[in-house]
Amino acid sequence: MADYEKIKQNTASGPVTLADIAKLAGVSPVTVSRAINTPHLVKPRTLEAIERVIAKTGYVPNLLAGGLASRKTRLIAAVVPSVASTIFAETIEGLNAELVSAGYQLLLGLSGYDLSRELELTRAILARRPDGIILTGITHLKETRAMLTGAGLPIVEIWDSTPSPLDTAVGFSHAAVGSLVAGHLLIRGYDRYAQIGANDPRAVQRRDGFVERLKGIAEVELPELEMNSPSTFRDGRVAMAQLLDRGEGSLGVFCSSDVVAHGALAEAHARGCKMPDDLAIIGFGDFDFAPHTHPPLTTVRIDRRDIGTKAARSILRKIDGDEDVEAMINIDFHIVARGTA
Amino acid sequence: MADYEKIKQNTASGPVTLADIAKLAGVSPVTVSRAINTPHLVKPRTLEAIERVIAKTGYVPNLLAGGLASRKTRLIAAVVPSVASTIFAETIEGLNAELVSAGYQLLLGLSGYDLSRELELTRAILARRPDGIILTGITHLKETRAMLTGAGLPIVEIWDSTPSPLDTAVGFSHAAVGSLVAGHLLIRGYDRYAQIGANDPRAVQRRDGFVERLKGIAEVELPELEMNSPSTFRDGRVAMAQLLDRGEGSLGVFCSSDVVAHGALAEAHARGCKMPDDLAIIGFGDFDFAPHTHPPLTTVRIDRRDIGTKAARSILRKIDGDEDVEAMINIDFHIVARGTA
DNA sequence: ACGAAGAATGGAAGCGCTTTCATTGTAGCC
DNA sequence: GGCTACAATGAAAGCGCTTCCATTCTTCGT
Repeated sequence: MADYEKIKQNTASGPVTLADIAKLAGVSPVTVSRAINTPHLVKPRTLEAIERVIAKTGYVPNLLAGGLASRKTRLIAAVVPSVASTIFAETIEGLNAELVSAGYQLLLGLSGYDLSRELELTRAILARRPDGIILTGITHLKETRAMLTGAGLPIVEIWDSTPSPLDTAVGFSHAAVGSLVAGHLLIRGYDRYAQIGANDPRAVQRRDGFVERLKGIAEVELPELEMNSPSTFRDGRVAMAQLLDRGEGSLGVFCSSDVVAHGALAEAHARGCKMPDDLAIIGFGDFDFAPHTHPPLTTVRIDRRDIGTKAARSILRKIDGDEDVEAMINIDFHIVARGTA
Repeated sequence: MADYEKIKQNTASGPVTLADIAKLAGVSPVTVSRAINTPHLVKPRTLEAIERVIAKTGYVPNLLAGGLASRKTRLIAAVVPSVASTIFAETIEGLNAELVSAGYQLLLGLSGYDLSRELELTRAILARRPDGIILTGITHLKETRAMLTGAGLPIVEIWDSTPSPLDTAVGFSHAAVGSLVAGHLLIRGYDRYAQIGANDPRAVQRRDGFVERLKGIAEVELPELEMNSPSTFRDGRVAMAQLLDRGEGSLGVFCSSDVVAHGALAEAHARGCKMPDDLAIIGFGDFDFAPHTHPPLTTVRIDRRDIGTKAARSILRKIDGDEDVEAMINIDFHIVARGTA
């Protein structure tokens, strides 16, 4: 009687459970569990019967219960600063594609370039017991680090390089990017050098690499402007105006992103600067619009999607117990020389 | 002895449980649960003691267990076609901001404009028992609809309008957008009218609205080109070349996105078309670069972020048991007239 | 035809919480 | 002072699954 009502209620509305399926298929719950997770352990005939019942009832397993029991959630969390600023969006796509095809799901956190928000997100994420976590950058609050290492799960830090990652890192050296850009500009030779950039740790590292390479050769000018990440078209335009007003002579500028570079370019264009002779602009990211600006933007290209793909693969290998995952996976970058430098 | 070992093991490594905290604080598990979820029900002295223990041990509650017991996961899932194509990225940001501030987390699904992928994602998502789900568009496979309605959770469909949503919808009429654009072009008056667009349901609706408005006035030309969503700069460029090669006379073109419009613009620019007299181009989305093309792009602006914000608010209200949530929440759009039309 | 080995299935316990209901503390009031 | 009312706490059950171990079926070799 109680059983009847239960089954009746269940087939009528939502919460069909594994036990219901078992009852309906005339097997025990364990068998149903196996039919779902390890079907090769179930005799074809029973398997078929169970699958029929599942299809009929529209049963959807409860992964909360499953995760609690098995301590495996098939969830991977990723924290990125933002997803609207294109730069990380493709990484997320790459990540997601790889995870989904391995049967995992993506829990997304947006930190807004704010480390204390990253900490809160980390706490909230850990509460869901993901099988792995992916963080942007290698700069974290010490509480975040402690919480993370204490949780004992695979961690991948992306978009930066370090000899001592928390666990594994997939990225590249931003200082090296800055240095490469300086070298590129140096070959042409300009009277003045400047950098326009935001204040997130990676943009700062690119600037430092740029400055370092020019040390003893030229002083790198910086516009007086508070530019918070993500920096905007407008930031670039205003900054470029300052730079142009401030002095004479040919100018080589490194921008912290293509968006900023685009703004700088607009200002230069409006003033009729001759590029790349009087003015050089190099962006960062090789965004979609970069080949289509006037003149087309010279920029640093890195495979943003690939960072996501590689991060996913690393974390999946770690989850599978592979001990040999490289601690630091380097991503290539290079300058795409177009019209502005 | 067993207890000692358990506690010892737990303080040493990860899995501290609520029971451990209770033991350490000298209270029962229920009290700890209350201290975390409904602290006002706990005497300040005990609360403080418990919080001290939590801080010391670095305890992070297990939301899988909590969700299983309470049937509330504080998880909201969202399925969008893509996140790299800017159009939905801001919606996700708006959504996420609102959800996080209400104590919820975002489970992200990317369908790639593929309905059967949407179905698979839905199944996987439902298995996590989210408190609500957000889907892009109003076109779904019937299995998806069945699964969704059977699950009995709040649903919000975004980025489209319909008199009969699955539950609640937040968006606007794409046909009306197409119609509005046609009207705008009609005022200037062109010899020919064309549409360049992708094949996702919403782009198709915009085209249909465009065609409908021009019915009896002009035949709308379409380039011969398979354009899958998301369509690209290159698509726009190639399509525009076709259109320009095909006939004579002034031309008014509606593009299914600003990216496509940008490509079309590049081709027109290269050929020296005079805009907006000989050629008009209207995009869709008002992307960041739209004001900065040459000439600046005329486009349809809608508040992409606001869709996310409103969707989040609707679903949160539904979760709170509010019965009066409007079934259809309309989002404004308007033409931003710049240089190309 | 019989036992051994492996295939297929089941029983019971438990994952870490929340819920409901019951119990004990603590004021407050006449 | 004694009773009521509410505040504060606790005991027990259970959410829906998986894991471990035990049991029952098959199949095969000889």
